[in-house]
Amino acid sequence: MELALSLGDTSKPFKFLDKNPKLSSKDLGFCMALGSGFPATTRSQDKLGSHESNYQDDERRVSSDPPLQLDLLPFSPVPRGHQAPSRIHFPWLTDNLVSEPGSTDAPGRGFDVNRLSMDDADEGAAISSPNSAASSFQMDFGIRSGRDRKRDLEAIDAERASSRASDDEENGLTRKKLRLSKEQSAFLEESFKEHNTLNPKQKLALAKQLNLRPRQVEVWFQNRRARTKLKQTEVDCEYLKRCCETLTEENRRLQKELQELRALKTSQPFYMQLPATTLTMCPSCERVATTTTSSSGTTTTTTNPSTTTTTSTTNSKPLSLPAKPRLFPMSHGQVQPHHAAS
DNA sequence: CCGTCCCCAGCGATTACTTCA
DNA sequence: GGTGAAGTAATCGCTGGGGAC
Repeated sequence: MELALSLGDTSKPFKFLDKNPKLSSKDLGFCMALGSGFPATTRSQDKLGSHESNYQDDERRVSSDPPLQLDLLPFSPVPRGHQAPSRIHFPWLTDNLVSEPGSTDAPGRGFDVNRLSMDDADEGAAISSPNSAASSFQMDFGIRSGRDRKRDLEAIDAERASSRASDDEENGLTRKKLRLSKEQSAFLEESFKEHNTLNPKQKLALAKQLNLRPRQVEVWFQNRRARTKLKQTEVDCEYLKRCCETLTEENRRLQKELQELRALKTSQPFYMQLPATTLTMCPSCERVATTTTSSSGTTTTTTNPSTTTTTSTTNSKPLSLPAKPRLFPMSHGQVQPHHAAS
């Protein structure tokens, strides 16, 4: 079994609800693929009347950085490049997963945890009896540990608590926080892999499917995005830490090399006649630039494996700051490469 | 065309509750 | 059984985009 979370590519159409999952329970799993960060804005979508453009918007949301993939748990191997993971088979769902709002037929209406009775009719969600769920809650996920069975029982308890909470809410009391069932979370997770944001139609469909209120689905996705972002931050942080260690090591090595060269220079005085040379690196293209300072001015030579260019200025300052490793695409306002015109 | 208002969705921070060691 | 940490559902307030006027 593999726990996975897919963030890298959100541009896929929302296929999840359109097909019937066909996997055995032992293939149940998730996959986590983290891009290196979301752009600052995720807006411009999901408004009523502009849903058709969502997928294009999703394209823009995807970072240009290669995704980092975290496989958290052992799993039956999924070939790279395949639509990984797995569609969870939910036995209580019919082939027609999506029923139009307002339809009297509500496929997959199998469980009802946290379902608040009639308070969301205005949101177009499916309505079912809060008490009808527990008996249909029997899932066959193959191997189930005692803890899993315990959780199922707890889910049923939660459902009952939900009914109570529902009553409480109707009575004007504060509603207790209720836990989503394992299956509901799995279904939402699978949806999240398809799209990490929902338009109202998708939200309603999911809510109907899971017998949740649309607000619950919405909140789940919000929290899920927040968790994802937090995880991404941790991954980025770890990456930067490794970069820092690498650079420190490199710096140490270069310092040592410099000392050796200086020692050589003192032992062989004719080197004194050569102009001073500074090695720098362009922050953008990572070319090495050799800056030679002499009485007549400065000559900068940049090299990479394929080309060598030479530019000359008069008495301009050589680039003296160490090149900062660029981990992410450079945004406006950041340091431009010295050869930007080329 | 521009400014203002309103609606709405998303986000960050936080709270409240549950689960687990 | 009590307790603290971790996880997570839910709430609140803010922000920015977009449409109407």
